[in-house]
Amino acid sequence: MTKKPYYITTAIAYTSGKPHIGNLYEIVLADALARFMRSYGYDVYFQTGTDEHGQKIELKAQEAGVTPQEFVDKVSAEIRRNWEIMGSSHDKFIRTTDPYHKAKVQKMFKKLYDKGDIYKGEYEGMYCTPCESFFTESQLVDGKCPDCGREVKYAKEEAYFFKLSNYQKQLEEYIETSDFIQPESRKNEMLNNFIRPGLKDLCVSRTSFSWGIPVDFDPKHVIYVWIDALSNYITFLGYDPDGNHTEEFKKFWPADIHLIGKDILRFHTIYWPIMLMALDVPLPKKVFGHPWLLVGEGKMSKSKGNVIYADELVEEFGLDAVRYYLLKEMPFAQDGSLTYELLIERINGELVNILGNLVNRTAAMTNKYFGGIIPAPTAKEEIDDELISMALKTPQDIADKMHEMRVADSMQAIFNLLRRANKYIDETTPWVLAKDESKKERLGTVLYNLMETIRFAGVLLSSFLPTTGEKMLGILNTDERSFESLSAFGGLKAGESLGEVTMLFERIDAEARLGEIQKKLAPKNLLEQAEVKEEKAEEKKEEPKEEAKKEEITIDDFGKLELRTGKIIEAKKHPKADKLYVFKVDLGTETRQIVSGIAKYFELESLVGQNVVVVANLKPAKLRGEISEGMILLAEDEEKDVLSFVTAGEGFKLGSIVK
RNA sequence: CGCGGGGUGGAGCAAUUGGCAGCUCGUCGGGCUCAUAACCCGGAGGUUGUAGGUUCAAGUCCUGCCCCCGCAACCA
Repeated sequence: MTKKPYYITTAIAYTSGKPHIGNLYEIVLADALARFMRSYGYDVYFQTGTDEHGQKIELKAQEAGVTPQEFVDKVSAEIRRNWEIMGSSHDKFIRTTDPYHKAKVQKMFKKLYDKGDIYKGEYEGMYCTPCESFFTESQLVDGKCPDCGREVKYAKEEAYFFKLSNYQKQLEEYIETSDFIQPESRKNEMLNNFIRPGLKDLCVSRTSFSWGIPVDFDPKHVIYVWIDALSNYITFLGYDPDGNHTEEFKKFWPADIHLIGKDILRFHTIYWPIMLMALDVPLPKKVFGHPWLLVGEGKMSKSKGNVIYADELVEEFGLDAVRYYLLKEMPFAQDGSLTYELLIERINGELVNILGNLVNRTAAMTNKYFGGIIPAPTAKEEIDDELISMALKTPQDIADKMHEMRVADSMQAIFNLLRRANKYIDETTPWVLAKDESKKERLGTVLYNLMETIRFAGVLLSSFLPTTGEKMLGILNTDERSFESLSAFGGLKAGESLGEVTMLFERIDAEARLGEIQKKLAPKNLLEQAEVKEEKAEEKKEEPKEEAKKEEITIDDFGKLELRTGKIIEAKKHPKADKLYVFKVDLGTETRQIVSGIAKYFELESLVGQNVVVVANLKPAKLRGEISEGMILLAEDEEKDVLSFVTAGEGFKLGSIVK
């Protein structure tokens, strides 16, 4: 019988910078699933890679003084290296700058154009010439360009559009009647927010930059990055718009699961299926939007604060400890959080105490009582049944869970078995049996049962923690490592000698280690934080918001600022925006209205009477309808997520110059 | 009234179609000595955010209210 195909993908990583641990969660998750499915008996094809086009990358390369290709070569290699650090077992690592992919995407674009699903139209809007960008009315600030503040003018530009509405009904029905969107809770979000209100035609070409795949029949246009990126799932498999697909494509498409971050669910559950419907290609079976891994203490600190990188974390704690944490600690449909404290707690409490210690004490007894030779289970007793039956039902239990992406629960099931084995030792007290020569056979049986249970755990764990699984089976010195070998209890051969007994996980002195880490990692990170948000999907298509380090300025530049002391004399909520307060600020000679986005940091009442420093010559702007004539200075502690007013102190004359 | 998710012992999470409120950590007490000061057992701790309603039965279904978090918006 031939094995059933199973095609799994991750989202391809955007090559704007080094990936952080949040991105790596996805690859570990996908890897665990891929490894498990292979072991379970599927013919798995696991694809990942990098998404390398777009204006943002063009800009980044420019800043770095290299060509876009040089830039993405470097970042892609770095991402690939990180995937390897995490132990990823992907079958193919693709890059969207691959000429093979480019040609396919061009052909697909042409096909959709010929079919009439893509048409040439005009992009209308307010255009800022120096910034070469279009803005909608709502994006304008005070009628001016939000980026540079200069005049904008109405303009039209030719562009290609994808008529999504052609497929709206078909898509709505598919989503409603299938379990395409996972987890289920996301289904309504997509339907209610985007699909049911009506799909607008999507602008699928750009002329404002050139780092992308050109439209071959109209080369001043570059194909929209999402069209380019999403296509990777089929182009590299051998999809051919003319119908001459490769065997690989015929075998593996449609994909069994696209594993993606919940933030890009929209692209994968709306644009992607519609593209496929338009191309007359079957739709993927499932899209799973996994939650985010947050770094830091509270929920507040997610995009702020400490970026943690894979290589640092793996170097510090070891690959399997990090994988364990990611797979075990992430809830199914809620964001999880990573802290060093919790990580160490898990390592000590579970990997060391439950798993490492069980293996160690079992092997130690076998060495001590049987000279390292695996004894035969010749004296079975009733008390063994519970352990054995639990071991026997665990594999299928995990298989069921993995088919639903319940990875954390699968890990839990393995550890429950290990806990049961620890309990079994107390129930059977082998050290007591060892004192009585007539109990030798019973003692051997107990130890055999333990080792066979460890074999079960080792085989199962191999999908999640490959190195550890390997070590466990190495200690048992067994070749019985297949999933099928778990259909019966007794695969371990008696009479063989154990392999070398190594420590699986070493205990960590939490306090000492935390101190060291703080010293090592604390000073950096603030400047690197900008990277966190950059992966966000939205930013790919919008103009990039520059968060980079500010350039050096001269004293003259500084002289252009007019800073004055003032006092808040009136404060109210902005009627139309949650995050904004509207203040009346007394500057001595005049009163200004200033809007400030600090609603989540301060109680409104506490602010009246607050002394402040104001940028007084800032060009006035309208924020959601309220005029703001200046800016209040505040200091921000990113770590604690709090703000503090900059002031000249109580009793200082209002309107004084600050310099 | 823009859309969606959520409030469960000190902490983090579970509870298929309504049917005895569970798990891990922590805490308190006990046991054991094979083992990486580990392992095993037991106890304490919850009127499941709040006010009503439906039902023989509600964490679960319905309604109002209070909080929190995403998306969108917005951050001078």
